[in-house]
Amino acid sequence: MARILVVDDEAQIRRFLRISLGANGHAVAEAETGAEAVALVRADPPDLVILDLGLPDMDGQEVVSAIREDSAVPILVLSVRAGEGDKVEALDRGAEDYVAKPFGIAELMARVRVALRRSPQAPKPAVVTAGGVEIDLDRRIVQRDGAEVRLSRREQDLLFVLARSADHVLTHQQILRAVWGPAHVEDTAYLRVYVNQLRQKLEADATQPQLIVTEPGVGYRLRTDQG
Amino acid sequence: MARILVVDDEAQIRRFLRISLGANGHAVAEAETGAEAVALVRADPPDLVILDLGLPDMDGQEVVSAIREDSAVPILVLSVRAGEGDKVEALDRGAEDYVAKPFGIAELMARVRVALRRSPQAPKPAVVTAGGVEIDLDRRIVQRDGAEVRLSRREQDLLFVLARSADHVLTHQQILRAVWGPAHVEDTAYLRVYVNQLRQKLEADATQPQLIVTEPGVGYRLRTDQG
DNA sequence: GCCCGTCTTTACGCGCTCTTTATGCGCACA
DNA sequence: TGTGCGCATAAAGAGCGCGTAAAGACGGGC
Repeated sequence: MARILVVDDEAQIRRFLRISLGANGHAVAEAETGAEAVALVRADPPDLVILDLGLPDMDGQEVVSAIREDSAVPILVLSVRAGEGDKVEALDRGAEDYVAKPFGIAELMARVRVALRRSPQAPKPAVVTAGGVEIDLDRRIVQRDGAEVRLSRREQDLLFVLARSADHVLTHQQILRAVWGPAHVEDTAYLRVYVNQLRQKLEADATQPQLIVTEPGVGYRLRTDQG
Repeated sequence: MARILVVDDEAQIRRFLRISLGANGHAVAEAETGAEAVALVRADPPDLVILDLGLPDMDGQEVVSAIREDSAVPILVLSVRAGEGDKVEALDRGAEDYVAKPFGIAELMARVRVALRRSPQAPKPAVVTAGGVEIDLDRRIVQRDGAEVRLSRREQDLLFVLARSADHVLTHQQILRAVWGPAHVEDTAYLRVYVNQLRQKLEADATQPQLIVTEPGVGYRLRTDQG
C-alpha cells in the first residue's frame, strides 16, 4: 500500500512497527541511525518516515531538518520526550506529527493513515488524454482538439466509467451495473448504442475506433496515450 | 494570516483560543454548536477548523463527518476524551490532528502551523472573472462590464457557491444543500428559477449561456476565463 | 397599515435524451 | 455456402428535464 521508513535504534521497536505496519499492508524499510535514514531518504524517498528522536549518532531534530532539505516526505516523530519544547521544535522543523511514547498502536496507525492520505503517493492524473481527446475526471469536462464536447448524462457516465479504468478492460456487466444500475446488467443493447454515440463524437474515424476499443465477447476498453 | 474557526461551547476556551490565535496573526471566527459550525463552514470555508468534540447539540464525531461532506478544510480536534478509540475515529473520519486536553498552547500553535502550512497555501483567487463579469468572493461584489450588478440574497448565495467551485460541476443536490439547506435538496424548481434569473442579469445572451452552463442531468457549472 | 422587493410556487411548452426496435455487417462454424 | 451470433448503426416515439413567465406568499421598512 505504501512504503514506510522506520528509524529507531531499538530493534524491539523496529520489529513491533514492522509487524504492525506490515499487517496493514505497508512495505517497511528500516534504519538504525540518523545518517542511515538521511541517506536512505535521499537515495529512494519513501511515502512516510517514522522517526524516533532518540538516536545514537545525531540529534533527532537534526535528522528532521536533514531530511527536509532533500525531500518533502511526511515525517511522523516518535519520542519518549514529552516536553512541549521538543514537540514544537520538531513540528516547526517540518515534521508532520509528533506522538509521545508510550503510544497506542491503534492511534499510531490512524495517524499514519492521516499522513498518507494527504500525500497521495500515487498522484493519479485527474485528466486522461488519448489522441486528441482530453478527459478531465475531476471537472467532468471532455475536450477534443481543444474544443469542448457536449455529452449527455448517460454518455458522460459511460465515458467516465471507462476513463476511470483507463487501459483496463471492463466487462459489459461491469459497465452496465456502474452506469445503468444492477437491474440492467443484461441490456447490452444500451451499451452498443451509447458506445457508438461516444465514438461518433470523439473518434477521428468512428468506423476505426482508436479510443474506445471493443474486446469481442468481453467488453470495452478505453485506450490512452500512456497506456 | 489565516482564517480559523473555533468551535467550542465553553466561552472561556473560545476566549483563550481567540487571544492566542489572534496574537499569532490569525483571524478567528467562533461557533458554539455543531450545527452552527457546519453552517459557517458551508457558507464560507475557513482555512482551519479547531473543533471541540464535546458539544451540546450533536456528537463531535458527527460534526467532523458533516464538515467533510462539504469541505476539505483541515480540522484540528480538541477533546478531554483521551481514549484511543475517540482519536482513531476522529482521525479516520477526516480530522487532520487530535490534541487531548489539557493541551499546551505552544504545542497547539505548532500543530496549527503544521496544519496551515500543508493546506493549499495557494491563495485562492478572491476574484473570479468570466467574460465581462467579475465576481469578488471576498467583498461579495459582482460587476458586469465595470458596473455593479444588484443581486438578491438568494441570487448571491447561488452565484458564490458556483464561483467558489469555478469550472467544476456542482450537482443539483450539492447546490441546493449549500444554498437552501438539506431540507430542500429535492426542490430543483428553485434552481431553474434562480439560474435563469442570474443568466438574465449576467449573461450577454441569456438564451445562449456562456457563464452558467447546464450539465444535463447533473447540475451546473460556472465557466471562467482561465478554465 | 401599506408598499415594494424578494422568495416561493405553479403552469406550460419546447427540445433533448433515453429507450426501444429494426436492419445490416462480419466472422465463426458446420 | 448457409446459419447464427455478436456488434455497429440508424431511426423513431415517449418521457421528462429544463427554461421561462407569472401569480401568490412573505417580510421588512416607512
